[in-house]
This record gives sequence, structure tokens and C-alpha cells, in this order.
Amino acid sequence: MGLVTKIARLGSVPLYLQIATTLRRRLEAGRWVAGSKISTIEELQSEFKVARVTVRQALELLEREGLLRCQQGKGTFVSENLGERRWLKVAPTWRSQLDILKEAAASFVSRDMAPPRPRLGPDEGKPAAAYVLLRSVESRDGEPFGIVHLHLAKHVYARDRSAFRNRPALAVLVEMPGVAIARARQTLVIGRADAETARLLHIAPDAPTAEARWVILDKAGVAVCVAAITYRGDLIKLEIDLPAPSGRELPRPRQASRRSRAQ
Amino acid sequence: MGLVTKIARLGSVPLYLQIATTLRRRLEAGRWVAGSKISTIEELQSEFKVARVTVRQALELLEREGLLRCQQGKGTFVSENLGERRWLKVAPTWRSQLDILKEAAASFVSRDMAPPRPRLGPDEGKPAAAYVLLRSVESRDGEPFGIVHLHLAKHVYARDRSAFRNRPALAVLVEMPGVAIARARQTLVIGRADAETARLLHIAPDAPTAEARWVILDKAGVAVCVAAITYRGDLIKLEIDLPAPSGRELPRPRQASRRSRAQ
DNA sequence: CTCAATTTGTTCGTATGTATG
DNA sequence: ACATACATACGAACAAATTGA
Repeated sequence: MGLVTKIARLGSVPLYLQIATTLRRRLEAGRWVAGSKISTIEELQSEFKVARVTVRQALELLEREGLLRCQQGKGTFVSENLGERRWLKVAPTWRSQLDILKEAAASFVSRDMAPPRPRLGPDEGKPAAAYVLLRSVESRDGEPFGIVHLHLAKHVYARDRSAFRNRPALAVLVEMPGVAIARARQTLVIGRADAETARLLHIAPDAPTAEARWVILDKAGVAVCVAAITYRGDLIKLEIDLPAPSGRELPRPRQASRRSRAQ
Repeated sequence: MGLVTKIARLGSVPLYLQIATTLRRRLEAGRWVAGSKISTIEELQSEFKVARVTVRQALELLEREGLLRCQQGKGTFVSENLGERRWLKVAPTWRSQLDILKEAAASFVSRDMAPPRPRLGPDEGKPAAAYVLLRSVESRDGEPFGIVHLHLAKHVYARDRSAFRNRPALAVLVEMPGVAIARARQTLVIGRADAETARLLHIAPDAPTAEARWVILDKAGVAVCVAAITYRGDLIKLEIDLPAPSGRELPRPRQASRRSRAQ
């Protein structure tokens, strides 16, 4: 392959990490089938225009991650078991949200009985009279996957303190009789782990995270729950099913056959 | 503040970048109100246990990003206009997907008339007889926000070549008469920019990205479109509205009043 | 007005890690 | 392995702007 992939050291990320990222992407995109031999170090060295040692640093990293197997005299091979990560599958339904929590174990971090009020956007309802702030780390199979900052209306918390201490708050809230949830909005943006987050989630500093914000309104339009959840970015998989598009959803009614305008 | 936030250099991310990430998170989480003065360099220096110069590097970065204003003799202040980024708002509806594309300009990169078949999962329909591979970069206001790799069934492409060259393919496909879309599935995971991606999207290597995969099936269950879109991670905002949860969606029927079990 | 305290801005020398050939 | 180049990080000192006594 005469391919040249330009890599520049602009003052931030070390070269060998960039090359590792590039190769990891190729592996995960399925460029090579599992078990097969990938390019030789010499090929990679000339593709990326870096020194042999730098390529090796990248390969060593991926070998430690279990993505590759390097064998002297033979070559570098894609691991067999590649392909199925254990994703946290998120879909825009209550069901999927609760499924995630079902497997989760919450390790309680702290409780603040008089926290500052959560800030609410214009479309996020009225604040409750008082809140409790619960902080916890959610884990699956002993591996932490999310950090939860949860503002819970005090009058809701008071209904069943023990449940809120022992089970994921969202699950408790949904099942709670007498608290009618009228609407919930979840927004999700992508961020990066600061040092504290990285430590709690067992990821590298600056690694991608998914930051979810939940606002749950009761029938009176009061925000009974305002939560910020920071997930490990490498575990989140969002699955969105779209039904057949209806005419209403099209930008403008299509003009049957006349639409092949010159252009 | 006697707070100490531990930051370690383990051989990957420079300290000043980690500190910048931490402060950026604090700013975006609203720890300080817009316009107010943040901690002095000396305070940050002792919180993070680093040298003065290192803190300054982080502050300079955030100042260039427009989040902070540093003023000699006075202090460092949060920018006034903080808070509203121009998000690409994604919701699980056709409407929102098409809205994004409406503002977008596609700059065409390449076309491959005989690409390898896209790989389809077990639940992703039957492959079409042949595909065309279109590659493009989507921009908004001159700023690129996404890279598109689009496998399009050849018989669909043939219906209106010029439209597919000039407009976002997804929009063309949805509006196309005679191609009845039965189902579309979008999955979204978080990744990182390799060198090539970083260059095309004007972001740093290793910066977070959102990687969307679209599979669109026609009535016969044929995958007429298989697309991989890599978005800039810092522009994506997912908005999910959940209606009032119904009884069906709860893990198990709640037991009216008996549920305050000791625990 | 002057002075001192506070706070950001700048520079020097040195040490260490990364990458090259 | 070695010599070279550059980025990162430290500590310390000094300069310049701002504030209030």
C-alpha cells in the first residue's frame, strides 16, 4: 500500500497515541476480519511517516488492550474475540432506561440535605420547595459506568428514604405510587473526563464521556427530580428506531414527478 | 478553599490540558455565574498542586476558547456570553434529523461505483444487489460538523443521480417517490477523532466524536441505505422526551401499598 | 498622592519525557 | 545505544495593573 496518512504533532496528543487511536478505529470498523494479519510495522511506519519505535509503542498499547496480538517473525494479528463489547444500550423509552438500572449496583457516595437549588431552564418546570442531593456511582459487574448527581424533591424523598438509599433513584421514582410523572426530558451531550471523573469511572483523564441530564416533572409541573449522570463514553450505545416517515414529517409536500429540476 | 484536586501525569495527557478540562467542566456546569471572578491562579495552583506556569497554560487555552477573560491585577472572569452553544439538536424523530440537514451544505468528497458491500448485522435486513459509496463532509456556516460514508443501493442512486450529488442523501431518499421506507434504525456510539477525522472536522486529534450508523430498509426488507456518519462530539445534543410511563413499561406490577418492605 | 497588598503577566534555568535518525 | 530536538513541567524571581487604606 502506497497510502500515506498524515499525522502531525501539534502540541497536544503524543504521536503514538494518535496512531493507536487510528488503528483502534480501523479495528472497530472491521477493516480486518478477526484473527487476520494486519499491516507490518514497516508498512505502518511509512504510512504514518514516523519512526519504527513509535509504531511499536502504539501496537504495544493495543496489545495490552487485548485488540491485537504481536508475534515476532510472523506479524501482528487481530484478536479473535473482538467485536462484542458489553454496551449499555440506551433507547428513547422508559423500558430501556429501567433495564440499565436493573443490572446496576449503586454505591452511595454522599447525601446533602440542604443543597443549592438545581438550575432549571425556561422549559423545565417549576422548582420544588426543597431538594435533597444524592451522589452515587453506578456499577455493573463491579465496573463503574456512571456517576449520578441527583436532586430529588424533599417531599418525594421523604416518602421512602430507605428505598432511595438502596436502589437506583429513577427506578424508585417511577414505581412510586402517588407520584404521578407527567413528563420527563433527557438531554445528552458528549464531554470529557476531568481528573475526578476519570478516577471514579476507571478511565483515562480526558477520555470521552456522555453527560445526561434528566428533568422529571409531576402533574403540577414541578421538577421532582433533576439529575446529572456522567457515563463512561465507551459503554454507551444509543439505539433509535424510526418508523416509516409520514407525509407530515417531510420538510414540504413533495411535488410528485415535476421535481427533477435541472441542477 | 483548602480543596485539593489530585491530578497525575501518567504518561498520556499533559497536565495543563487536564486542568483545562476540569475547569471547562466547572464552567459549563455553572459553578460560577457568568461575569463573576473565579479562583486566583495561586488558589488553582495549590488546589491542583502544579506550578503557576502550568495553570496559566490552562487558563490561556480557555481564554482562547472564549470561556474566560483574564485581567492583570484584577483576576480571571467567566465570559458573559457563556451558556448558549449552537448545538446540533438531535431527537429520535425524522423531523429533527431532516432539520439538521436542512441547514447543512454538503461538500462532496468522493464516489465509488463498486465498493465492497456494507456489513449488515443479523437484524439489519438483506443487502441490495449492488451499492454506490458516497463520501462527503457536511458543514453549517462554513464549519464542518460531520463526515458521511454512505452506501446507497445502486438502483436507488440511479433514480436521481444529480439529487444525490447535490443534496444530503438522507433528505433525498426520504422524499423520493417510489422508494417506500419501511424502517430505519440509527445507532450512536461515542468515539475519538483519528488524525484524518480531526483534519476534516477541524478538531484536535483524539477529541470526542459521535458515530452514527443508519440502516434504512424498504418494504421488501432490503437495506437501501447504510451510512456511517462521524459528528464532532462537541456539537451534538440529544433531546429525548419521555411521556408519562405506563404500567406496561414498569419492570413488574407494583404492589399498591404493601411495598414498604423493611430493607 | 503614596504605599502596600493582591493578582495577572513574563522570563530564566533546569529536569524529564517524547520522537527522530 | 546514542545524540539531537522539542514539548512539558517545575520553582523562583520580577514586572505591571488594580484596588483600597
